[in-house]
Order: sequence, then C-alpha cells, then structure tokens
Amino acid sequence: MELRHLKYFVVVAEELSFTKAAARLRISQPPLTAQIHTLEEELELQLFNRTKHKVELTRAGEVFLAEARLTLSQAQRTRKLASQLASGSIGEVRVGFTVSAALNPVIPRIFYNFRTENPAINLVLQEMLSAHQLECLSSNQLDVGFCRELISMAPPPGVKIERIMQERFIAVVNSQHRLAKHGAISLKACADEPFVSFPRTRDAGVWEKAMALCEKTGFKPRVVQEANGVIGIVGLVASGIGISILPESVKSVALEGVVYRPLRHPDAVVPLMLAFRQSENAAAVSRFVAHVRKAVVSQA
Amino acid sequence: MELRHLKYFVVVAEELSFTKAAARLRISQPPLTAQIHTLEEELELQLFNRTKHKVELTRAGEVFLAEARLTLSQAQRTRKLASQLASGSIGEVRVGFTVSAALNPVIPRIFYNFRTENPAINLVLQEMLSAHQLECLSSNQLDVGFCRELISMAPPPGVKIERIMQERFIAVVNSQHRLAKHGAISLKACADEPFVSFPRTRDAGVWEKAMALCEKTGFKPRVVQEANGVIGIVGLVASGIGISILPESVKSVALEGVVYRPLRHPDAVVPLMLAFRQSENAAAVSRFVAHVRKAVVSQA
DNA sequence: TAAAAATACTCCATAGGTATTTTAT
DNA sequence: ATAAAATACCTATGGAGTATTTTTA
Repeated sequence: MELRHLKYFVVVAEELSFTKAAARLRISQPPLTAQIHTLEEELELQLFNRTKHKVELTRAGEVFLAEARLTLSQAQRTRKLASQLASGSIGEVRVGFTVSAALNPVIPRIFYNFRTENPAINLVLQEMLSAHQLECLSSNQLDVGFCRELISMAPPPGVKIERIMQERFIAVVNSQHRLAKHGAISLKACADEPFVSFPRTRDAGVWEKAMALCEKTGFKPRVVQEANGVIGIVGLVASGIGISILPESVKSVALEGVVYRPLRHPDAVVPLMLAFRQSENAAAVSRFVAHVRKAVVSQA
Repeated sequence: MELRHLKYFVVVAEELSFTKAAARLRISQPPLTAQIHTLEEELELQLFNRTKHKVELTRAGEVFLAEARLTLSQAQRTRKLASQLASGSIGEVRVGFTVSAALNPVIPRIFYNFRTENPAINLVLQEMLSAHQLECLSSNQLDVGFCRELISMAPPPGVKIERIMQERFIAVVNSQHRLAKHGAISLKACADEPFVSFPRTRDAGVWEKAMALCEKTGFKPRVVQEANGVIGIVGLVASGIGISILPESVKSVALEGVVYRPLRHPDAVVPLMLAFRQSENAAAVSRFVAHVRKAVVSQA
C-alpha cells in the first residue's frame, strides 16, 4: 500500500466513476482500475461494488475512506513541513554573541526584527567569548556568532568570518582623572596609565585588539587589575583603579564616576564580525545570515 | 513521495547507517541510498549529512523525522482498519426481525451473544414484516432478516432464505371458551370459530402460514377482527371476540383470560427463516450469519 | 445505442540487484 | 587495512498508455 493507492481510492470514491476519477487524476482509466484492484487485493477487502454502469462504495469502503483521507492529509502535512524546512521559514538558529556585541544597540535590534519577521524560527541566543564561538561553530553546536576578530586564533576550517560593523575604541576613565578633563584623548597619553583589562586566561577579542592598538602606538599597557566582563571593567574604572579602552557602544553603561572619551588615533577602531559555517545547509540559518547582512548595510 | 520513502528514511535515521538500514529493510545498500537521494531531491531538503564514514541527521532531518513517523503510524492504522474490516471484526450489521421472531427467546439470545463476542460490530435491530425485510435486503437497506416463509412472494433475486428453526402453531383461546377445556385442540374443531387475525393489508408471514394450514384442513377461517401485531391479537382473544393461531413462542405473553393450547395437527408448524444476500461481501454480515447458524444448530 | 468498466497488450520508468570504486578511519 | 557510502550498470517489476471488448441502462 502506497500513498498513490490511497489517493486514487479517495478520488474514485468521490467521483464514483473510474472514468471521471481517471480524468481528475490525469491518468487513463485502465491503470486506475488496475491500481484499485491491486489495493483491494492487498487489503483483501472489497472497496467498491461495481456494476458495469455504476460504481458504489461498499460499507467497508465507506469506513476505509475516512481513514484513507486522514492518512493523506497527514502525508500532506509532512510534505508541507519539508517545504517549510527547505525554505527556512521554520527552524532554529543558535546564535552566539560577545558581551561587547550585545552592548551595540544594532545587535539586539537585529534579533528583534528577525524574530518579528520569522516568528516560526526559534532564535536561541547565548553569550559567549569570540574564541568559544568559533569552536562551537566548528563542532556544530552553534550556527552563527557575533564576535571580534581574533589575532591569537585563526578561524577553524569551514568557518567563515566577515566584518559587519566598525566601532571606534574609546577611553574609559574615572571622572576625577586628569585625562577626563580633555574632550578627546591621544593614545600616547595613556601609555603610563594603569589599565583594567579582561582576564588574560579568557582570550577576549576586544582586549586583543586594544592591546594591538597600544603596541602599534608604542607601549604595552600595564595591567593592574582584571575584571570579568565589560561591566566589571567599567566598575573598576569607576572605583579609580585605572583606565581602559573599550568599544564605543560601552557608553550605554552610564556608571557614576566614569566618563568616556574618544581616542584621537585613526586606527582606534575595532570591527564586529559575523561568523558562520561556510557550507551551511540549514535554510533558517542562511536566512538569518542574509538578514544580518541586509540590516548592517542599511545601517551604514 | 511515497510511504516507501518515509519508511526507508525513518530506518536510516534510526540506524544512522545505510548499510545497517538496508539490512533491516531486506534490500541492498545502493537502492536504499538512491531512494533517500530521490526523497531529498523531491523535497529539495537535505535530510542527512554524510561523510564517507558517518551519517548524521541534519536539523531539518530531525524535525522531518517526527512528522514522517506520524505519517507512517497513521498509514499503519489505515492498514489495520482494513484488515479488521476484511476479517469482519469491526463493522455494522443491520438486522430485521418480525415480532413473532422476537418472541422466541432464542433470537434475543443470539443478539446478546453476538454483541458480547463482537463488541466492535454494531448490530442495528429493526422490527419489520417479512415481506418488507426481503425488499430491504434486495435494496441494500438491510443485511439480515429473521422472517417467515412467504407464500405470496418469492424471495427477490440474490436474496437467500434458509430455515433456522421450526416452531409449532398453538391455538390462542379465551379461558372461558369451550375449547379451553381440552388439553389439546384439533384444527377441525376451530373451523366454525370466529378468528382474530393480522390486518389483511399487511402481508404477515405467520398469518399466511396459519391460513394455509387451515385450508389444508378443509376450512377458511372466518375473520371477525383484525389487530395490529401479535400482542393486539392476544388482547382481543382475551376480550372474547374470537380465537387465533400463532407460533408457540407467543406463550410468553401471559395475559389474563387467555390460554394457549397445542394443536393436534402434525403440520401445525411454522418455520422461522433467516434471509440474507447470497453474495455478501461485508465480512461482519457473514460473521453474523455464521453465528446464527451455529447458535440454532447447538439449540436443536 | 451509448457510456462506462473490464480486458489485452505494449512500453518504459524505476525499484532493486551485483560489482566496483572511493574514502575516511 | 577495513568498512561504509557512492558510483556504474543491469534486470525486471509494475505503473501507465492505447486499443478493444463487454455489459447494462
């Protein structure tokens, strides 16, 4: 018994005529007759009473009809599901993001808009460090990552990284600090300042970038304190322990005793990257990547 | 997409190996691979990620798997229903019976036992005259009939009638009547008595038989009153209007003022017939007919 | 006589088989 | 070296077609 048999049976039952049913099914009458015979033989069940000029359902046929319709509609559901999965209108996308990415209002807005436009796609968000994102992408535990460019680590094979935004670095200083008096700060002026940084054990992309920037300017920042995460760093700056360099969007953390000052250096920029598997076969994921690209273009 | 594709897909998804799945399906590996490819192409959906030495479900495949299982189990239900219909373990049997048949305790017992043994078969019972039963059998509005042999009407083509029981006729007389004084009554003694009968317009099988019996004895009963149904006749006998001749089982109607007396005539018998379509294709009906035959044999 | 189902056959698409190759472990 | 999927190729079942017959309304 195949779906074909059920489909043919239902149409014959509806038309009560092999000729008309065959026309509706776009096949000729003899094979239709044969298929129904095959079905009846396999089920060992008479479905129709045929006189040469009239076809009627047997009572068993009537009962079977209802169940056959159920099966066909269930099969239809299955087909529809497949097409939705294929088009990516339903599915799940696992997204990783760094804290610094989440601070940039563009990212939450992307999540919000994507959810609104694709209510049947489940967005699973998870905060994670850039390096961890790349590993998870590689091991298929993550589909997309918003991360920082890593100097210490090349993207795993099959994982592609593309720049979606450029943010400026800013100096985070205590409001009582001498540097707070200026409108903008030159990087060189920070050379002898004590720095608050991310933990060295956690290879945070932003911090790598900031270090590189300092080194390009000619100094290696003297780290006096490490903090877990952006908020922690800003908090330590507020307490006067040192200064730090973070992406511009950290400004939304308006903590008392902390001021943010632009850095005068032209290379004081940090890109925000989008990472994903090169050969992605989940349509929902591709749809998300496309959405992000479109969003950041219209943003610029 | 056919059920075969879904079945193959589910097995491969369960085994996560084309070779093992092929073994389970009792086909060789290459056609299985081909069938899955066909399915993926038709759905335009990647269901498996294959490396040469590992097969794993894509996420779309995982979602599809659940729906495919549903469809297969629904198809299984359909098949099972068909086999139940074929074996007659479920279905409906429309049974007609005459009032005189219902008075015989064997008939209700048959209904009860059949219902108990076949709870999934719906017995639809309907009281109807013998002639009407035959018409309804012919026009497919009835499946089985408990009726009387009709002299005035031959069974319609395709309808078969077989004797299942033999009942004796008895005389129904008022308890004050002179005939009530004897233990048994000869038919000749009834020749001049006023009779209560069924309406002539309704061609009741029992009455035809009773008439024929009287005529064989040499008289034509003088009908002074007609009544609708057996109970009505007994009631009129109780009121003293006349006597009547009815099947033995009417004795269960114990009405005051009425006595039942055996008839001495050796042919004072009336058979109870079972009527059904010669070529019945509903298994439930055949099952019922078989049940009746067995019941009446064990009865005799 | 007309219309519809059944029958007889032809054809070819494809499910399934065997043998072999490729590739990852 | 091994085991598993893919590839190539073959076979034959059976789904679908055309032509015709049968039957009954």
